[in-house]
Amino acid sequence: MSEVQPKSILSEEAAMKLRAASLRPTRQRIAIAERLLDGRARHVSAEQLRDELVAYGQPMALATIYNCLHQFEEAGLLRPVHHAGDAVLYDTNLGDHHHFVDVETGELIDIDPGEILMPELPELPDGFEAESIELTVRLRRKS
Amino acid sequence: MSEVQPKSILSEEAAMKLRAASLRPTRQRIAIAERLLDGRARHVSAEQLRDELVAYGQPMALATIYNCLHQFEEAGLLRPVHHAGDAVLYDTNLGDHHHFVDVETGELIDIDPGEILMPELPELPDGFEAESIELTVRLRRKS
DNA sequence: TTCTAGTTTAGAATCATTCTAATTTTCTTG
DNA sequence: CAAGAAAATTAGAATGATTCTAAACTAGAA
Ligand SMILES: [Mn+2]
Ligand SMILES: [Mn+2]
Ligand SMILES: [Zn+2]
Ligand SMILES: [Zn+2]
Repeated sequence: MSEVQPKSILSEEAAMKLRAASLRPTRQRIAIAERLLDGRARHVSAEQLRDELVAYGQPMALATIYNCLHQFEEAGLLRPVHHAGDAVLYDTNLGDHHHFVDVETGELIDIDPGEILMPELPELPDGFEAESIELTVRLRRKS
Repeated sequence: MSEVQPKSILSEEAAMKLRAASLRPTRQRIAIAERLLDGRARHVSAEQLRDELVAYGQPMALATIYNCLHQFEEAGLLRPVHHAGDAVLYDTNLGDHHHFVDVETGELIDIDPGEILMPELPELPDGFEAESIELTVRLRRKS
């Protein structure tokens, strides 16, 4: 009943990325890394990720998913976006970019930074430094 | 024991704004309008507003506060900002402007649109129209 | 004054997220 | 390889913001 899966190339790659980030390559973290660190640009919520993991045959506790997302965030492997609706989305696109938000669905679409000429930083309040600038364009489906 | 407060000038003004927005000038809505529609630029959460109302001697059910904030929003009297931390903030500044966000506290500071040269809208995805553009500069207190 | 639609309300429900405390796993050391 | 310690996972409870429900109240019309 308890069979050990042969480690695929994919999971070896995922494990390497985890080790590089000083994260132990556990079964759960590998499964998440395989989905989210494969180089494709996506925006996923914890719930969406859980559904995917279930579909992929790697169900795990929601608490674990939250733990991993936070660890990946801290390691700079994912970027949280707190914009649309209720749930935080994790962005696998680490490059400088911006977002369209579909106000109906909360879905995000990347805006390539090349498509836009970002403004200079305004004068910052005293004692602060800028951590990030983000442009958000809220979209509504045409009548 | 049941005394009717004399209607102040302030509450008459608030009542007029409410009527103009087709909202019945109830005691609760007037109290909120007096705090939030006095022309000062602020960002308030439902909880903060409740505390203020308590301090002002006009406590009311939290559900009523949420109801009113939504009605004011729909009437275009307030603008919600979903950015910092968990709670939605309601912005009394209806003019075109942007925000600094203190990532520690979640506090918002207005960026005057004059201080910044906003970029052109990027090419929108097909079938959508832009509802708003917003620039957010996340700030962290210097070491 | 009466009536009715619109409002307010307390409290329950919901939903995303975090916490807790117990169990399991990883990985080092012998 | 065997132990043991530290780290990770887990189920389920807790939290906090917000929404819902259904009953009690009130504003404004007649
Ligand atoms: Mn948020
Ligand atoms: Mn939000
Ligand atoms: Zn993105
Ligand atoms: Zn503002």
